[in-house]
Amino acid sequence: MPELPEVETVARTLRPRLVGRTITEVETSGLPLRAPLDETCLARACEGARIEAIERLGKYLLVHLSSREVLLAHLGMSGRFVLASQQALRPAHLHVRLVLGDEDEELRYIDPRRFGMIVVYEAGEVGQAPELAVLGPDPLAEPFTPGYLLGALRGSRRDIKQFLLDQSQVAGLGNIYVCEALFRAQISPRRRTNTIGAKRAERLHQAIREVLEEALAHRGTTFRDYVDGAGEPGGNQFHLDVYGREGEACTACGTRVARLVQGARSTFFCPRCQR
DNA sequence: GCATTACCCTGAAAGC
DNA sequence: TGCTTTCAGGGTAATG
Repeated sequence: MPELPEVETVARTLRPRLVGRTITEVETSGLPLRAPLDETCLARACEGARIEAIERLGKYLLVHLSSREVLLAHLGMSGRFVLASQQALRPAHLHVRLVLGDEDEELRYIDPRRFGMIVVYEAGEVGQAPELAVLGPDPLAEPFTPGYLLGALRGSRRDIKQFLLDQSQVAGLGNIYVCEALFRAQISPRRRTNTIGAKRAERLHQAIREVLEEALAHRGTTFRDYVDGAGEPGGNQFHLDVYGREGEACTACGTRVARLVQGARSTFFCPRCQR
């Protein structure tokens, strides 16, 4: 389940392998992802185009092409980009092949659950793409300050867990890192946002950044599907305090980690440490 | 404005 | 052992 650290790791690992290379051919599975894959549109944007840059915004990857088009990709739950030999056996759930003409390689998009998406935008229009226009600030970027967070919290009355998952408030957090950040900030996932004061907001701000930066240092969290652009799994799953640890001892106080369901997603937390 | 629910999908795990 | 059912989850849309 790729969140900000996983998508950023994919971008960092793909960049040196792809930037400067030319796509010569495109093929799709014909099966729809979250949004239908438009092979004609994809081919027009990609074929003969050089990959100029790879960027991440929230959980989205942007592949900038010399055709002045941009591929906007989301990995959903189980999507991954893999570089492979053109002769390598084609795996199940292979949905897109971008053939790189120079070295017998291709970039593959594989996605068993098909919750991901790849759409094409003109370079000048991608900023206004509906997927990106709604995103809040990136938690690792400058606009995400304690002041911003406090202001946003005061403007809402939702459970803090739900608030942090809302990509229009903060872009890039998912279930794992929200649970981990709330644990680190010692805030209950059910606490209403408007009851969080300046001190706690600052603690939460710091916790979000720490949790994400540590996950990045470990190259992301792999539970099942996630691998980076070099095909390597992450290592952060060995450093989680609460996520997926229901019934195990809290790393801080020894109380059993509890689980509750919010918005049809599991929340893991320490009922003693988090208030 | 916000909560809830359904939907998309597959594979692992649980239940029988 | 083998089959069926349930569950997980990111994002979106419909509904209340």
